[in-house]
Amino acid sequence: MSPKDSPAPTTPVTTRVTIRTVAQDSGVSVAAVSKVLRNAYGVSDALRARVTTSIERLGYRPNVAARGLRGQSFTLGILLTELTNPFLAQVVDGVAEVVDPSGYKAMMAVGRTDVSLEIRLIESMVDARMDGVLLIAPLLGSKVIERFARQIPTVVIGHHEPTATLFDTVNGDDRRGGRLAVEAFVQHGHRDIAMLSLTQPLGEGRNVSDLREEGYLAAMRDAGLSDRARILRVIPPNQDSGIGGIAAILAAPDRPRALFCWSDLHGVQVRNLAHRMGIAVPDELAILGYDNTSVAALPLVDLSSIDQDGRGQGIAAARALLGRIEGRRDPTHLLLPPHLVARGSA
Amino acid sequence: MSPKDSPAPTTPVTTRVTIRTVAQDSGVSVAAVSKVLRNAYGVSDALRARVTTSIERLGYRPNVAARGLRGQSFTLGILLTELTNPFLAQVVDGVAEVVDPSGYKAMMAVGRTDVSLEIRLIESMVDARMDGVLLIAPLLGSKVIERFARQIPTVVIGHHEPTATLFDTVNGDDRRGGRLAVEAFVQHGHRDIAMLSLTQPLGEGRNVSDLREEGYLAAMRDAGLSDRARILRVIPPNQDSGIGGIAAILAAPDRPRALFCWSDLHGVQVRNLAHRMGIAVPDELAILGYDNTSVAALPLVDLSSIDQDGRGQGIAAARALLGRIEGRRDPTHLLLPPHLVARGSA
DNA sequence: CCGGGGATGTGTATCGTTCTACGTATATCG
DNA sequence: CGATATACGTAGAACGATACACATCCCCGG
Repeated sequence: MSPKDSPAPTTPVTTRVTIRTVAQDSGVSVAAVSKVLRNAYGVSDALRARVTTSIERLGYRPNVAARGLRGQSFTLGILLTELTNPFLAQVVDGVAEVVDPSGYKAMMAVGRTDVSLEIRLIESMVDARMDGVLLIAPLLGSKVIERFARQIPTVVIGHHEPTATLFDTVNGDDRRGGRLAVEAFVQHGHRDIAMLSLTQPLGEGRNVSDLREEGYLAAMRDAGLSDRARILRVIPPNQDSGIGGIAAILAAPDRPRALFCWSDLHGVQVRNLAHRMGIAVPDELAILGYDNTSVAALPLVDLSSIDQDGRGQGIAAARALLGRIEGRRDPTHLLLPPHLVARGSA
Repeated sequence: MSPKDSPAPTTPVTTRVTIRTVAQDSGVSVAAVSKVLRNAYGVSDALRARVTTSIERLGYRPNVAARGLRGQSFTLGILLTELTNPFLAQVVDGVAEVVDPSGYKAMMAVGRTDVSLEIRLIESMVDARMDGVLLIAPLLGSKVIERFARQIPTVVIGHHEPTATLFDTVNGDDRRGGRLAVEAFVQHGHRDIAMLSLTQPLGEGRNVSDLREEGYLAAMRDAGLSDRARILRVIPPNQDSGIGGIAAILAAPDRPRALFCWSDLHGVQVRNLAHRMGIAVPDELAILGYDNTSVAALPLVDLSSIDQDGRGQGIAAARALLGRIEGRRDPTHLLLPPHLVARGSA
C-alpha cells in the first residue's frame, strides 16, 4: 500500500513537462522560454511562435510554486469577513470581472469575523507570495493594515482612510448615502426621521457607520430638523441581530415615523417586526435600508434601499490593486456615489 | 520611481529570515530545522526546543512557495460555483470549521457558473501545488473531474457518483429529500402535489435533481397518488429565474394545491408570485422549498423547507479530503439525511 | 573597414525548502 | 566485549522557475 511500490510499468512515470522540456522541444534555451512566458523584453516573434507552439503541443503549465520562489505568483488574495452578507457577493463579482481576463488568479479566504483569524489568513497570503491582497470590510485596525501594506500591495474596501499612503482604499460615499436617505424621506413629507445604527463605532478607521451618521445629521440640519435628529444605537457589532433593541424601538411611544437602517439585514428585521406587530409599512412606518441586496428586492420584502454599487467598488478595487502591483506608489482613495432604489417600504 | 533606486539607508534591507537564519541562530543544520518544521522522525526533544525558541525569537515563517516546490503547500482549493447561493455559505462554514485547526489553509475560487472558467480555476489550483481540492456543486462532468482526481486528491459535494473510485463524494440524500417533501404534504391531507424542477437534468453525474424527482415519484406511488404525480420542468439551469414558467403554472386552471420546489430560491419566487396574484398561502397553495436558507427563515417569507445540512456536508467533505491527502486511497461516498423544517408556507 | 549600439539569445547563480543518503554517537544484546 | 541496532544529525542534491550578466548578431554612420 506504500505509495511507491511497483513503479507502475504501464505508466512510464510520464516525466513531468517543465520549462526544460519545452526548451528542448523548441530548441531554445530555458531562459528564452522563461522570457516568452513572462513576455519579457528581447524575444523575436519567430522565437515566441516556436516556443508557444511547443508549449501547446506539450501542454506545459508553469509551476506556480517555483515561480513564486523568485518572481511573481500571479495570484491575488481576497479577504472576506463572512460569506453570508450578500453585499460581498456583489463586490466579489466586480473583482472577478477585472481579475479574470488579467492573467492573475483570485483566491479568497474567509475571516469569519475573527480578527486573529483575519491576521493569520493575510499572513498566509504573504507566505504564499501572493502578488497583492484585497481586504473587503476587514475588522482589522489601520495599524495592522499598514504593517501588511509594507510587505505586500494592499487595497481595502469598506474602510475609510483617506490619508493612508501605503495602501489604496475604495468606498461608497457613506456620508452622501446618509444624506440621500434623509433627503428621500423629507421629500415624502417626513419630519420624524431616525437612524438605526451600531452600538459602537467599528474601531479606528472603520468609520463607515460614523460617516453615514454624519451624513444623516448634516442632512437633518439642512432640512431644519436638527432638533428631531435621533440616532438609535442598538445594533451590536457582532453577528447578533440585535432584535431586542429593534423591538423596543418599535414598541416605544415615541416610535419614529421614518427609519433609516444601517444595512438591509436590519432593514429586513425591522420590516419583519413591523409586520408581526401590526405596524403598517410605509403608512405608519417608512423604512430604508442600505446595500440594495437581493433580499431587499424580493417583492415579499420590498425594501427601499441605498445602493452603494458593490460591483463598482469591486471593479475599482481590483484595478487599483493591479495598478499597485505594476508599480504605482502614490495612493488612490476612491469614493463611489450611492443612489436610492425606491420600493414599497418608503 | 524605479522600485530599486536608493536602497533605503534607514531600512537596512532587513535580510529576510529563512530556514538558514534559524539554523544559524539555533546552532544546528538546516535539515534539522526542516525536520522540526515538518515534525519528521529523528529529532530529540532538546533539539526541537532549541529550534522552536529560535523560530519564535526570529519570527520565522516558512516560505510556502519554496515548500511547494518539493513538499506540500498545506493549502486546499475550494471551488464554488457562485457566491449568491446562501446554501454555499453553510457548506463553506462547515469546511472552515474542520480546516481551520488542521494546519491547512483553505483558498476559494468562484466558477461563476462557467464550465471553462471552472476548469481553468482547478488547473490553477493544481499549478499552485495545492494539496487537495474540494468541488462544491460543480458544473463539470464526471470525466473531467476524474481527470483532475488523477492529479490531485479530490472531493466533490453536490454531485452523486457512488461508483467513482478516484474521488470521494458527499451529498444530501436527495432521494430521501424528495420523499420527505411528499410525506409532509400527504400528512397534511394534500393529494394534488406537484414538483417544480429543472428543464433539463444537470449533465452526467450531476443528478441531484433527478434523485429528488425519483424520491418524489416513489413517495407519490407509496401514497397511492401515482396518477396525480406531476413534475413541472420550467426552471432553466442558468442564472435565469424562470419566473415566466412559474407564473404560467400559478395562472393555469389546474394549478396544484401543493408545490415542492427544487430550491428555496424558487420557493421564494413562487411565494412572491402567489402573493402578487392574490393566491392564499398555504390555504390555496402550500409551498415547500429546499436548502433551508436564511431567506426562507425570514418571517416575511416564512417558507417551509427541506434542510440538507449544508454545514454537515462541509464538515464531512473536509474530513474526507484531509483523509485522502494523508494517504487513503479507497473512495468514500457519504449521504447525509435531510430533514423538514416546517414553517407557515406548508 | 571599424566601432558603437540596439535587438535577441544564452549560461548559470539563485530563491527557500524538502529529502535522500550517509555519518556518528549511544543503547542493546548474546 | 565486540557486534549490531537504533536514535539523532548533517551534507548536499534536487525542485522549477526567474533574472542578472554576458555573448552574438546585425545594421549603420563615419
